[in-house]
Amino acid sequence: MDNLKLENQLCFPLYVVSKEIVKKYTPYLNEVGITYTQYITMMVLWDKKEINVKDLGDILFLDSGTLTPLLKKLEEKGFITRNRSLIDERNLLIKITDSGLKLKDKCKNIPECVAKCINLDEKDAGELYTILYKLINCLKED
Amino acid sequence: MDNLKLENQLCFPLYVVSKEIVKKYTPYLNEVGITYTQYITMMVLWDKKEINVKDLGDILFLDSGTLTPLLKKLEEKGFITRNRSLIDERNLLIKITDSGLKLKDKCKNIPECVAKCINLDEKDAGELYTILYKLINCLKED
DNA sequence: TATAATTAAATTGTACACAATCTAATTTAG
DNA sequence: CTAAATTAGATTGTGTACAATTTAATTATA
Repeated sequence: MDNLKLENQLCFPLYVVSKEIVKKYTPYLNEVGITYTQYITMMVLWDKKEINVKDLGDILFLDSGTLTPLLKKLEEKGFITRNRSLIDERNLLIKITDSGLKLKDKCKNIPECVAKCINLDEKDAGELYTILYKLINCLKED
Repeated sequence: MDNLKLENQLCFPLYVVSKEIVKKYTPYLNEVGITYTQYITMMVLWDKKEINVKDLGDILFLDSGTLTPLLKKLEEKGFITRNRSLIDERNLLIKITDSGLKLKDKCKNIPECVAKCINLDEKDAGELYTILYKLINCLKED
């Protein structure tokens, strides 16, 4: 068995499916004026309201090189504010604005819309979810 | 159930696992002087020896905006040649060179090295593979 | 307590990734 | 046959993604 054949890789279909599903979000996210990465960032903020860049990066698996410009864009759009912590000025505190909170309502149908054009039964979706989080947890260790 | 919570998404863990596993390849690929996208491109060429940009893009799920600069880099490194087809000059024929063929041997241990640091049992790997290709086939339809 | 080590973001540079547009070659249809 | 439509790549512009480095603030230690 040739382990350098594309069909024998596990990473390649992961890479493809990840990209293609993100692409399915694009038309819906365009309507509300954000990108996929900005969308998952807003998800954290819809949940937590306030967080610093480091903790946000730990949750999203992104570093400051990605987050700094992205957060500046979300600030420009008025969805968040960026301010140094008074307790520890190394920390940049990201806070959701009213406009950012309202954005959640505009996004409420997106997961359903994307799910519709994906055609994955309950069982497979559950298995996929379980395996992916198993992997994430083992990748987090090192 | 809040369908706009990060933990309730299927796309997010896909996106994370895809990125993190690609990152596992990086140190090994650095040793042979290519990137992950260049690596999967070479996989197609190790298999097919010659292909045009369109067909390559169909296999890799990448468009000419990504492939054109990437193929120029692989050409600079001496792993491929790029020449217009004489039959139909719209087609750019990508051919693997001797150096490109030799690269395969240098890469032969990479899949094993990456697999080692991933810790996924046979059963889960099989299930994951099956579900991902099920998804790819349904995504290809539209 | 001054200095070293650590930490959090920002910055720099390289490489995708893709939508949209453009150009040139080939096909198709009237 | 010839103009219109299609096709293949290239280009442009925006937005990640990340390694490596830098800067500034804080903490630890000799």
